[in-house]
Amino acid sequence: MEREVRVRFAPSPTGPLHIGGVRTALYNYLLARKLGGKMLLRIEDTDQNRFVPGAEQYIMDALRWCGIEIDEGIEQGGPHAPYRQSERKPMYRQYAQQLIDSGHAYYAFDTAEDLDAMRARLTAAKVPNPQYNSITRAQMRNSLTLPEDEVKQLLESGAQYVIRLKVPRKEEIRFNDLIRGWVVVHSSAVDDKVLMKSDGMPTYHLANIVDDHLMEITHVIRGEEWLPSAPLHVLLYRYLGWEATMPQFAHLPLLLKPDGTGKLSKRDGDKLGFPVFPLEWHGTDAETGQPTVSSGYRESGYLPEAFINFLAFLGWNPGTQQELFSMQDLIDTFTIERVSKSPARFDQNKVRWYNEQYLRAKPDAELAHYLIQELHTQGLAVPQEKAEQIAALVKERATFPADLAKEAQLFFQRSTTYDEQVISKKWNAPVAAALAAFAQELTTAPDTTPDGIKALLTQVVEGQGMKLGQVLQALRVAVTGAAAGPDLMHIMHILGAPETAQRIQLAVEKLAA
RNA sequence: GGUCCGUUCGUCUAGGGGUUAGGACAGUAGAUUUUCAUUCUACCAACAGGGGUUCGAUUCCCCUACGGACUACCA
Repeated sequence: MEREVRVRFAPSPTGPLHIGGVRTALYNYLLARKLGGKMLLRIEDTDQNRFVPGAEQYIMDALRWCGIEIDEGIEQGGPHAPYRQSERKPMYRQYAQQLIDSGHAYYAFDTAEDLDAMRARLTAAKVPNPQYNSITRAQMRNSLTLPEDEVKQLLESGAQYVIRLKVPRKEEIRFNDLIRGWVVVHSSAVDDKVLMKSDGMPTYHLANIVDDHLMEITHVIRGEEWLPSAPLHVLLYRYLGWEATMPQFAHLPLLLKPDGTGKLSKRDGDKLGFPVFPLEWHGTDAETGQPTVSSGYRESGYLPEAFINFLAFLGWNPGTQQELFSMQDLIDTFTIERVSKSPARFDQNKVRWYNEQYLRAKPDAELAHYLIQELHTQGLAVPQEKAEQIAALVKERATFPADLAKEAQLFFQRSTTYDEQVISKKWNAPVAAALAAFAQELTTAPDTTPDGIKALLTQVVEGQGMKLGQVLQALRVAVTGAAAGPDLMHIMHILGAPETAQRIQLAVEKLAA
């Protein structure tokens, strides 16, 4: 029987989610939707020391903003609740016990000092890879080296202990990664990982395998940083007797910093000159305890569609020439086989370009709605129709919605200054006279459409024995104060004849002085 | 150091034993425009190096170099 595809995104709530994490969530989501499966969100909070308040909520808000929908998780519940590992604590113990009973795990009583001493000893002896493993465990204090009754007594006396996996000495561990093909690791390179911590919490490794099994996960899609521990996970599935339903692994290439010197991390914050978080994050500085703010894509004016489209292409592509993909397009086209193996760097130019594309594709009515709201905060009331005209005119010049409002200012404020370069080059008595005449005509013009205005202007200017090109720049400055901007005829049309005429007259007076 | 992963234009990438090695972003130039921008057109620009295998390797294999990840009672 074909199993239902079930994938999970399993972040730990130690802070905001960075874009690499968002991409991992995205690929999981795309696969789930493509294959008609389920997407789960599981919170991996087994490290109580690293818990950051608000991080969990942030993760859910960020995914929602991105359009990544969760089928089962802490908000929506599901057949395998709870979806927060700290709440599943009692479930892990029995599996650790099962491993001990079957001889695949053991108790270890070593203190932090013991471990440090062991590593120091091994390093001094120039052992290539100092670790707690099949060799060194013979020298440590654990249930393999201590007499049985002493172990029993230690356990009963409440001594601190951990449970470690007994990794075989000589064995090849292999698994077929969906992206990388067969990966083979020798067991001697894997250490006896702690499964249960002395505080009674499982480590990531145990909790992860137990939960993925219990939650019937079919595909584990995660970052490449997990590749080295994948063999350990394979071993756990085997020893727990779950190998037959072990999920398929896919290790995603890393997202690198723009200079390629390492993987992007949440600590990069705003240091890189672009947001690394989907949403703005309010945190506290680890050293000073001062509140900090890290910028987010949402607050910077990025549209979620653009952000997601861009992110999807960082490490994946459809093999066609198409660049613009809606979420549904991505779902329809995505296959894990087309995810690349090599890491990708972040390209700021390209996200901006994507944002421009999506912004321009938005209906004018929607852009107008934004404009109205934005201008309202400035105390300006703008009718829908006018806002739409403005939006249509300026959207080609905008990267972010905020640019729309910026460009729209000229319609609501007369400039108090005039571009000096244009004035010195293009402004003279005949030009001023022609413009004054034009302003005069404009007040009674029957046709104030862009074309009508242009016809009138041409008529007036040529009537004065001049060419249009001689006055246009001056006219622009007279009307807007600036040397550059959107199409002048459209500006004058939206402004209306009376306002345009007044502005021209004002400029003529001011610049004559 | 050890283990693992990776390497096509500046960036994201397509391709794959015989190709003018394709696209997008960025850059440059031109056209359009009253201006800036947009748009359009063109240009620039890459198979890390060395060995094999082969009639032929950018493509397959090996080595080297470089880059990265991991190497916690963190995830």
